[in-house]
Amino acid sequence: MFSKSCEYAIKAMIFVAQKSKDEARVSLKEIAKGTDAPEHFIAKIMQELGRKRLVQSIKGPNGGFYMTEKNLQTSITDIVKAIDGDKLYLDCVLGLKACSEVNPCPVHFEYKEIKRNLIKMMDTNTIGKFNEKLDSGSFFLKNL
Amino acid sequence: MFSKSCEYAIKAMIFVAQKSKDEARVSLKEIAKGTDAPEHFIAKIMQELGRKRLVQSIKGPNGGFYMTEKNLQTSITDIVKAIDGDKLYLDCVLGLKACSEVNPCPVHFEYKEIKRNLIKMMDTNTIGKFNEKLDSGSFFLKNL
DNA sequence: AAATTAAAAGAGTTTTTTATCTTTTTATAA
DNA sequence: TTATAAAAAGATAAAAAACTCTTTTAATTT
Ligand code: SF4
Ligand code: SF4
Repeated sequence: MFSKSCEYAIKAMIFVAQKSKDEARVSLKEIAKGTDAPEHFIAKIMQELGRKRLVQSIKGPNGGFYMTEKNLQTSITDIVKAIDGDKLYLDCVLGLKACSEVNPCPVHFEYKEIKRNLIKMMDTNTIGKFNEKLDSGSFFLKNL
Repeated sequence: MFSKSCEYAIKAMIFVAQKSKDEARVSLKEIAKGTDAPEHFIAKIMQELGRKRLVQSIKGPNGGFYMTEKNLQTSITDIVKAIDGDKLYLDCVLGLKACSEVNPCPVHFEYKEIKRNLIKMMDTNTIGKFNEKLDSGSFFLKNL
């Protein structure tokens, strides 16, 4: 569904949110370790997320990544669109061209409902909410 | 969600089912044209589907691909598993390790329901049903 | 039986994705 | 104000996916 880069991005965003309370910085090394991603690969991804202002970064000694209140409002959708683009939102599984509401393929209405739910989930689940649920202790992220 | 190969496979299966009533054969060229896929690429895919007996093939003059009654009972799931394997069914979107019902991540229950619906759709929609709906005229496959 | 047709099989090539390595820039601290 | 720490940027490299070309095998038709 998502590219590997995108999976890492989601994990990294959650990881930074978890580790960086009160603007404490999280280093690339920690992120790489915490998300089980290759260090230089996750570096590229963090750069992209940083460029798109989904996360804050500071160079130099004691530098690293952290999140603002606004960053915590980032949804899964925001991350996916930043890394994989919006093809997941625009395209259909079947990859058919020229189909529409008036000319639907046999699975259109079933599929549409599933997709609607999926997108709703990705739109409404923000990093911040994710974080709160984790903090509450009823949810977990083993081997994040 | 699916690989390109898998999308072609689904389209090709539907195309063959539509074109080959009463064991009439459909040639690779026709399939390539009908599915908008590169001829030699779809050839490989048809070979694989043939090897796994999801479609029948006959060589030589007047040869080509066709479907038996049993082939028409092939579900989307069968095609996906034949081409992409079952990672879509086993893995989670988030790609987290070591998560479970007792240690669920914050989106687990929401996601589980969506996945259940998606798999149900793929399990229950067979090429034959797809075909019937198309024949009935209330559904379409423009630019299949 | 020979010629022909069409898929199967095998062997590339190209493109995209994933991953790694090196150099540069920026901020901090001594 | 120099040394250092850490991210940004740039350049490769490896692996996987998508696509192409060539040869072989198996039917069919003449
Ligand atoms: S009709 Fe709907 S479900 Fe079918 S291919 Fe088009 S967008 Fe997808
Ligand atoms: S807990 Fe459930 S939803 Fe979350 S990563 Fe694991 S399988 Fe996926």
